[in-house]
Amino acid sequence: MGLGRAPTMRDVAEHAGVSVSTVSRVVNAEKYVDPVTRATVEASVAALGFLRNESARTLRPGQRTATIALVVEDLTNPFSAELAHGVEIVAAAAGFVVLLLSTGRDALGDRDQVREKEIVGELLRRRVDGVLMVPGDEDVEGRYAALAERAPVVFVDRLPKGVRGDVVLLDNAGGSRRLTQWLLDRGHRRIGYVGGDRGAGTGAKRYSGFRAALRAAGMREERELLRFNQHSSDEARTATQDLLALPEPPTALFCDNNRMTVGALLAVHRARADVVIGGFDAVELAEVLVDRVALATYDPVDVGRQAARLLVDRIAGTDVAPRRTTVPVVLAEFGD
Amino acid sequence: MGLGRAPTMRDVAEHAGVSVSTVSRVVNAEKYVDPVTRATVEASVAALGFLRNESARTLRPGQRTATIALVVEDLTNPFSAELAHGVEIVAAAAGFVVLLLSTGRDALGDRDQVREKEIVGELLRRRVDGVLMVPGDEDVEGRYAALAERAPVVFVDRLPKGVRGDVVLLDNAGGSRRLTQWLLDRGHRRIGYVGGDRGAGTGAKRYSGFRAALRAAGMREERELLRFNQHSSDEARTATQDLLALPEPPTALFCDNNRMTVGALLAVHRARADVVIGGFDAVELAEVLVDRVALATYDPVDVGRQAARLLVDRIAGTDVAPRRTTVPVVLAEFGD
DNA sequence: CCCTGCCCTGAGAACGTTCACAGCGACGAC
DNA sequence: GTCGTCGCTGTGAACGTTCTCAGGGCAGGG
Repeated sequence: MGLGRAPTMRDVAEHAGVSVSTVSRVVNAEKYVDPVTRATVEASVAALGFLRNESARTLRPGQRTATIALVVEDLTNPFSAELAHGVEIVAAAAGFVVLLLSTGRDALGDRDQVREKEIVGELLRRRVDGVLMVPGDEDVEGRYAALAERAPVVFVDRLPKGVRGDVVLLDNAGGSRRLTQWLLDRGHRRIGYVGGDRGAGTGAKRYSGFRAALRAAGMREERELLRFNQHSSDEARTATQDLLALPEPPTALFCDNNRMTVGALLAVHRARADVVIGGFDAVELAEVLVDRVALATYDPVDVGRQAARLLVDRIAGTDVAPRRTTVPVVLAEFGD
Repeated sequence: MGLGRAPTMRDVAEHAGVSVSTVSRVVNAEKYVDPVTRATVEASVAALGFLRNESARTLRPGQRTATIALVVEDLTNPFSAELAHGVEIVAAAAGFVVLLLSTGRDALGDRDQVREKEIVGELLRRRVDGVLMVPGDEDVEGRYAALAERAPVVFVDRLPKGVRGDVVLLDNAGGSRRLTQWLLDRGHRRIGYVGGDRGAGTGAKRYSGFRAALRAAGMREERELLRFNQHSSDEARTATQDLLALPEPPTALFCDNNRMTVGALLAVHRARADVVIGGFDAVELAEVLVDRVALATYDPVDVGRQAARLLVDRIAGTDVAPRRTTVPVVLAEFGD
């Protein structure tokens, strides 16, 4: 509001009767400052309410901005939110601040590539020290590569081709293989698949795990039971209704991710169908749900923590080869 | 990684054979640049991959950082996450970037005041253009006031005493009055209260709405049915178990916020108790829940959008009196 | 007594922008 | 012919830091 000019080091220096250099030394807690001088300066800092201007500090080359960026698709998804939480905790402890950017989705349901390009520019202009990113499927225009050339980047859940960077992976294939196996073990032979994007990313890995389990059981997936490219829980609900309306409906459903699971649960509940659901990702209150559910879960907060740690290390400078961590996926069973 | 010195305006100027000022003018899309010159400079910008250094730009007083900060307690709470989403959308559209900071909770379950103070300092040092904040209960040390003196602040859900700023409020009292009324209308006379902090903030408002409804019905709340200061869904679950174990247990529960509702649902479900739950805030999959539930809900994304709009307006400069918006709370009924 | 090293301090040049100012040519109005 | 004004460009001084350098005082060793 009616803010006056903020006090600068010059002001502090005058007030304390010392030079600007000395103020800088005190503010940066350097040694080689006389205790008396230090105390005087600190008093002046407090008296004037001085706060160092970070833009000015950052201007000098080689200086950290103490800022990392987190790029997710949609914070509304609990996965992203918990991831962000984990990132924030580690970042704060290491003295970094988190810039949050979301890519959203365009009308077509594809990732908005224009927005992603803007974001990359924005981050480079701001000279962030590093970037955490849940990347879209492809990197045809090389936007991630351009970013990774100028700043350390840690990717979450998948590493775009041809890009150099650390990555925290989930055991997508393994998790969905075990989840599918769980359904098979319970005697289900007609298993519907409700899934999101089928691109080269997460979805593909989860689908391949599903197929692997079926094949290991000597079965093949059936075309009519596959419903890909659902982008919201609403779409998933409709797709599930579709499946349930088949002449020979599935007795179990495999859900690709949390939105799919939510949609499927709603549809099954409304139809009062006797269908068992296996879903990837955690779902709140799974325990209280009406229907029987098994979930392949992991801890997104932990994913965030690990990714942030990789990034912080990388920023600290150890120029080791790109590293990859894999977060385990566990099976949890709910319902009666 | 092995990043060379980033190109500056000087580099572009040399490459294009013009002065730095001209480059600046082109980059800022000012008029009074010859179309031919402009094209030349743009070509050089592209050739060198120039990206303006924002720290340098920001250094000049009166220049925006194009950054706003969002301070929440815990992103893990869907309320915060959806709020953040709404904020991000509006901010991005207005050309701002969002700095995300969370205050967390200390071991005592009180808001970590040290962290809050650090955050305020951090924001001022970084010269953010404005701050969106879900404030803790009190402002005894005047940290919010200190912040509000130097930057426009918009508060969410409550306005700390003595601080000047815009605010987006929820109809907490009204919402919980109606929610309580709903329980009363269904004949419930023993209603348990599972609540969070009872301070001067949100919790107090919701509790007062609860009391108001009881009084209007000629009843009084009973001490033994009140369980305040639950800080997690786990604590809420235990508190609910307590209530259910009373000699004369409640037939309905009023839950202060989403964490309380989740905890209560778990406890009721496990005890297979026949209890109706009224809860404030949305809960995912409420529709599929085993037990009967009514929720007092509002749209946190919309809260975020409105708050961000207030802030963006304020930054744009219209120095009008502090404004307040109230987001309506609606009742939604689930279960059989 | 001089030299060397250790504290402590200050002067002043960056860092990469923006912006006020000045300058210049062209063109229209008087 | 002179005086604006408009369109375009460049010069150079900020902005608030950090950091290199230099220098002075003082202790201790030769």
